[in-house]
Amino acid sequence: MEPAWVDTTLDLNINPCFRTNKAMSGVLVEELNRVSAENKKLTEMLTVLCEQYYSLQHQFMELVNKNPEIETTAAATTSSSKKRKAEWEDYGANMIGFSGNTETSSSDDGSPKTPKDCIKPKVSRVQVRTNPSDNSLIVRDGYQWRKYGQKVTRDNPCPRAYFKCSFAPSCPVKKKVQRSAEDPSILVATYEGEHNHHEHHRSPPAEISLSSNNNTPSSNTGSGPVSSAPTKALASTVTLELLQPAGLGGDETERAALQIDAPAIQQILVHQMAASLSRDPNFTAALAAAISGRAV
DNA sequence: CGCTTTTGACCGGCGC
DNA sequence: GCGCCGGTCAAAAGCG
Repeated sequence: MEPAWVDTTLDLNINPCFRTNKAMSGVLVEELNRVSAENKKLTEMLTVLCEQYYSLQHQFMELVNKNPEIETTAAATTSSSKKRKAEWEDYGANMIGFSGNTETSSSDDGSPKTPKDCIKPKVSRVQVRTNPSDNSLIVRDGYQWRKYGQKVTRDNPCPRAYFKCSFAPSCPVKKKVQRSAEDPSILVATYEGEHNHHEHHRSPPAEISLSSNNNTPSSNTGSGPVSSAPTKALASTVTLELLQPAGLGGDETERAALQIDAPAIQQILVHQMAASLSRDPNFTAALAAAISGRAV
């Protein structure tokens, strides 16, 4: 196992500055405490912001559910129902965090569109940010997929790849992967159906860690279900940020940072990050010790 | 040799 | 009914 992706070291660039300056260590600790307090304050603000965002999203979704015509007007730019449905799904995919309705759940009694839609069990969407130089349409999610087709669709110059779950022949799950027309570095994977078998890591999934961006290390707690997001994380769009060294092939994902846009998870993320930095006395103590230790 | 990927052909749904 | 388009099939090629 490679622990390299959990890099908890902080490069504060302090070596040359404080090696011989003991007096500054006290000032630094003081400054550190001040920054910690500020960080805590910012964390609280962020938490409040997330809560407001979550509540706003709830209101929006309720509004959409109560007034189906809103959906119609939102997609009024398209003339045909077919296009409307497709583009509304895309709209939902682009509206990261507002993708709850992109699940074409058949149990939704709102407005059954077509018999086909009724048969469709579950649809979930995952957005994966990859290296722009990586041309592969591979989204590593822990399952084994067999590509059975590729098409260039009208609304997107990038080809769409079709995959079937190849672990179990009877597994009905299908996956479509296509680059976002707006941002080619984003792969949009659409999962249809549910796996009727357990996740089987014949080829391990990308190493996924929760983080707010690609440089912020964090604990790996709770990232387990992420790889099974297609079937478990309903009503949420997940954005994976796969950072692949340009020299590697699409299969060899070295490191992955995950951005989960579901507000609930986002809050957890915020709490985790904030807790690890601002509330953990060991962090400040260790940092202070490290500073003073280097300063001696 | 077996599995996977590629790719052109085919099919069905939908709009005009 | 025709044409367009998305989705699937299946033979051929590629690869380990």
